[in-house]
Amino acid sequence: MIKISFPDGAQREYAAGTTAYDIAKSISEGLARKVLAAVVNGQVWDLSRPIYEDAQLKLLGWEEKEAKSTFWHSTAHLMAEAIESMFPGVKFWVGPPVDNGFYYDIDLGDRSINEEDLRRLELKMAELAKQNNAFVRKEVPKAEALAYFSDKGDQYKLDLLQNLEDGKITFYTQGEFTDLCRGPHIPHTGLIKAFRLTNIAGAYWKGDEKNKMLTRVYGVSFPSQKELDEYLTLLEEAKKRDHRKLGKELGIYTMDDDVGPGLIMWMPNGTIIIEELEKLAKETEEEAGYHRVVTPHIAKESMYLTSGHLPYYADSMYPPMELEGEKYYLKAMNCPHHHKIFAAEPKSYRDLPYRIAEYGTVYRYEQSGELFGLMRVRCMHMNDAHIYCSKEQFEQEFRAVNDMYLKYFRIFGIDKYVMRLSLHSPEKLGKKYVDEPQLWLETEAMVRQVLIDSGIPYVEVQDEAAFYGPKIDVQIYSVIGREFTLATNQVDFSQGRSFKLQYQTADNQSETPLIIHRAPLGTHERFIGFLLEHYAGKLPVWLAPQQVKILPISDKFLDYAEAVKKQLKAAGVRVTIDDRSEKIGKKIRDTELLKVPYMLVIGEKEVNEGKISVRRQGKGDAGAMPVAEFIQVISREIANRSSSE
RNA sequence: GCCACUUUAGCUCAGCUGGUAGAGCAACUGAUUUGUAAUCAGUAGGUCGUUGGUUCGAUUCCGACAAGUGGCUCCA
Repeated sequence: MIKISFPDGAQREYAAGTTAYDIAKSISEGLARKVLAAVVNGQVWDLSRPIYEDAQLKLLGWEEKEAKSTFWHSTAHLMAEAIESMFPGVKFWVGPPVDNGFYYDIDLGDRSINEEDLRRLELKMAELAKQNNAFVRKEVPKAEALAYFSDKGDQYKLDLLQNLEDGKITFYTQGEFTDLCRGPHIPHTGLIKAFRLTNIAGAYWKGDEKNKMLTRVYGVSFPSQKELDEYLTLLEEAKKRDHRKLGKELGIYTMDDDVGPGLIMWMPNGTIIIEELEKLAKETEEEAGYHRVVTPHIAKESMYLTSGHLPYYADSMYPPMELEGEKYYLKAMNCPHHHKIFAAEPKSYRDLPYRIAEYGTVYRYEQSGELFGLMRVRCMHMNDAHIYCSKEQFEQEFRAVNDMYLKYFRIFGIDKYVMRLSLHSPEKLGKKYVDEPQLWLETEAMVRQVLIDSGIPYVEVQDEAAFYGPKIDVQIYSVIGREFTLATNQVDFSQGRSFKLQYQTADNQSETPLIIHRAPLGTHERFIGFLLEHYAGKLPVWLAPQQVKILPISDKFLDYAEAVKKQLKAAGVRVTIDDRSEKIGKKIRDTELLKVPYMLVIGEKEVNEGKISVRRQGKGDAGAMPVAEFIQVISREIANRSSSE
């Protein structure tokens, strides 16, 4: 007999060799129907795998993350079975579960696969699922596994096998399909009731662009049709808040073939948002002791040789233009220009920390396949600043920058982000990273401490630092799930030296300053793209391109509407009148769709009482009030930069 | 840059197997003067992304290019 302990502390005895499924069944039939996998002594196991020792056991239902992964992994096998039956001779690489489903990488030879094939594959999968084929686990000696895949001529699985230890190799078979697989899997294919193959993509073998490109098929599956439908509805909803869709609907930005890919033209509405953000940044930076500067969009080759960006970064820069025998580059970063401003006048320790800020325009020749709406572009306006300071001032300055981030995030109600602390790898000192082992360790410890003190959750990643120092990136996700760095805060103990930046210390020594690169509001492009999705287009009043729309019931009331408009304009409110001869219902509908935060309805009653009827976007009629009172309300909301009313 | 797909009116989208295109909304004109998410009627609007080819004939089939979309790689 073996002793099984459950998460609630209960213990039961079972015969050795019993399975998690048997145990579930012994508790209740209902549980046995719902359970998908089990955690046995901390490892996720197949339900059908016999247990021979005393064990901690947790049964996993669909709600558990590991169960979902197992379920999706099994669906990947089901899909592979369908693919192999429809396209005999294809070779499989790996088919893991991901955050929202699964994929399988396949070498289709000289074939290709299209949307129609996906629909046919789904039918085939449905057919195979109905056979209720068990996922059968088999431990195989390495020699046998090698022989099996040599016979198949499957170089991919042979490659996988090379790194596997003899004695730990398992095959899983369901129906006609056998795969090298660590497992675990759900009991049988019949549990996969609903699925959708979502898209086809290319993926380099082992993620290396020098390797062959395999075909990756993505899909998602659920234990019932209802859950699949809910998931698809969720996707539809997400699409509605996609910044590319909202950007068009709300007249925020446009792009044009004649201008070029990744080059954003901000329309009047978008420009208002930009100006409000800059106003916020300028106020905040003024208060924090920054000086504003303005620098040109181009610079000579020599500067980028000094900075080390050339030739290393040349691929990401627009090619140079030649004038009078000199090469000029569009700037891909503002730091070198700022360093030159630092160097323009002799500095003393009394001048530090020296903080200079600019909404700098930079151009990056991003790979065409990487461009993405506002989020990844080739011309961007960066909320850039550089802080030059002594080693002693460094921590305080870094902290202040971090606090500035948090202040911004509070204003915008940004709470779904991941702070990522990017560290160096000691073995790459002198290659990928400047060779200053002691400085690295000190600054990394300092940066980590700042994060800990601020109480923000963060993740540490090795080998992701900039070549000149560690950094903190703020990672966010677009509605379609793509990850982006929204903001960045970087430590630099290298460029000061490259640019021979110096200041005189109190004891009259020349010292090189340390530098902080920071961009809490990232770039206008990415930040506004993010905000549109974050607010689903319903920008807070202070950011809304149009804050108030006056809706007269009929054009008899236009004079009064004009008078109200004049008062609001005088109070600095962005206001327009809908003077079309439409019914009020129509005017409201159109204004709602444009997501204008306030609508003021004016009819006979309002004119007589000297009032306006306020309607809040998305919330309906809010009652009548005198114009002066409304001006007070909205002015306060704007001044406070309130996220909601 | 790589793989796949897409590109028809300002927008959203129809258009069977090749015979030069249609709807709704928007726009414009007129009527209507309206009370909290779509008033009615009429008019105008397209070299079917660009460019080669096949064909008597191409929006439709094939190729190239461009842009976009989903991924991959990249994002100092």
